[in-house]
Amino acid sequence: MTGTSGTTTGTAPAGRGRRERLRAETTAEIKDTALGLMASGGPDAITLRAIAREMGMTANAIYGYFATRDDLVTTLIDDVYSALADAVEAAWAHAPAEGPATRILAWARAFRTWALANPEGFRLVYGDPVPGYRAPEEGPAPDAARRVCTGLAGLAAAAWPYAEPLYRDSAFGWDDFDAGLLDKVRPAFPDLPPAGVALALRLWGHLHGLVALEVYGHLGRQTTSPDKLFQEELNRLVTTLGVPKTSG
Amino acid sequence: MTGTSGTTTGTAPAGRGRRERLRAETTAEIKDTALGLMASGGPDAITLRAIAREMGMTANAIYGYFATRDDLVTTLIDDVYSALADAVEAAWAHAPAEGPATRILAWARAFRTWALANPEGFRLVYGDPVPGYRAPEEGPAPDAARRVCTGLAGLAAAAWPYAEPLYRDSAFGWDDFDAGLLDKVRPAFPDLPPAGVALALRLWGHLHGLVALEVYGHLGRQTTSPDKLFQEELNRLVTTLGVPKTSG
DNA sequence: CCGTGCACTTCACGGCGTATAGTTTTCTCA
DNA sequence: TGAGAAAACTATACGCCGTGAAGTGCACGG
Repeated sequence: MTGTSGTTTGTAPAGRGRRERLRAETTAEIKDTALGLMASGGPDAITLRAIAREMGMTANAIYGYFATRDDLVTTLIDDVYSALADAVEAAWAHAPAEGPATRILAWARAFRTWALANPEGFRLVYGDPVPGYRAPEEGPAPDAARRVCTGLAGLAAAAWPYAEPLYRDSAFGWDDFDAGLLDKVRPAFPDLPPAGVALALRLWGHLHGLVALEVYGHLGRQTTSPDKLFQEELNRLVTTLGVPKTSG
Repeated sequence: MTGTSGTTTGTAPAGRGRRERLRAETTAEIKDTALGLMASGGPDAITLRAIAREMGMTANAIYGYFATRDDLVTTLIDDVYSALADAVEAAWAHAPAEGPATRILAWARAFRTWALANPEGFRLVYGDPVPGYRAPEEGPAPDAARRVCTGLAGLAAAAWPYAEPLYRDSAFGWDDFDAGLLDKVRPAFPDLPPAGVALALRLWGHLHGLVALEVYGHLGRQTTSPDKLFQEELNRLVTTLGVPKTSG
């Protein structure tokens, strides 16, 4: 809050710092307003005109901060995806280190909990964000995606001592994976072989499927207990991996 | 093609039958045009004006056939979802009956193959179809969803003789599931207990996750071999269920 | 104190869904 | 066969949307 001004001395906010600060504040307000609109009306409610209306501006004023609406959406995805990555990393870090099972369960539950608490954010990150939007190849969002994948690799690495015998016949090699992902994963988990990275992606698919079906309302039309389903499947998953259970 | 006229005699296409036939043809042309637009430009390309342009009409003419754009989209979803259900049911039916594993693999591969061949259709059915669209509670699409779930229940039923011991501690009861789903599943698979239906939904999540990540381009950014990943995970899944393998 | 640059507004264009009213074609029936 | 009803379709209009071009006013740097 008390800005890192940079050039000028202290109390008097003169100089170039002020303009930059105002600019940053407005940028943040635009993003906050957009996130608010998304929370109340879904990703489709993110329109430049609606944001401007809410802020008492003209829509075109936003073009001073974002070159286009897709740019704004990209920034939002970056933020939201990073928040998701933060959430699951925090859950992993704070889970009692009783054993792999506890941390794996904590990570997976955090993933689902975040998704159910931020369904619009989940759609923004993993679905069709907004009409006509196409995701860029690089930037913070792919970085966040790799953070999530790295977290998954952590799950795989934790389970690997137990699960390794089950994946002996895996035909995966390092060249089956994106270099940017391996740059993060291999230093973090040097003992994890390619088959272990593949396991991470399998876990991703496994968890993503149940959560996505639930967030998009498909699961809720078939069962009244998605909680139970997720919990049981999680226990089953841990068992399947050969990881010894610790507690529920 | 040679219409079922109804009232009038034969060659002369007079009477009410002709109008109805023309109406049905125009309706079909609208849907075909919409599907074509979706295939080329994604679900967002489905606009009444674009359809009308393509057909040499005014946009408002479509209102004679569909009350609103969402109605049209709903109809498209119905068709596409039914096509998906047809595809997986056909794969199941035509798979060599060597054993459960073969049929399970056939079903799962058909699901993924269809999704990759019709990515826009997959998005239409399982994602945010179009801005602001909200799915109706009943109609052909939910029916198709239940058909797919019933197919999944078939997988579960086929695996159940082997997998049953693994799910002894399942806490599911009949009241955990939608009545409409059970109306289809229980007559088809009388021996499948609630835990087996739950297994069907777990399988759904499992497969959906990998396929959805791939269709939406998230998986392809991490691995260059999604095929291999899906295939290995499928084998792993069958093994995990305790189903004896037959062939690749 | 003047000039420059930035934040912002105004106006405009084309595209969207859709409501209302009017027009043309087609079928029905006395 | 001809009048009337009904259906199919067009025309016009409204309020949304993203976005481009041009204009305005104020804060800043020299």
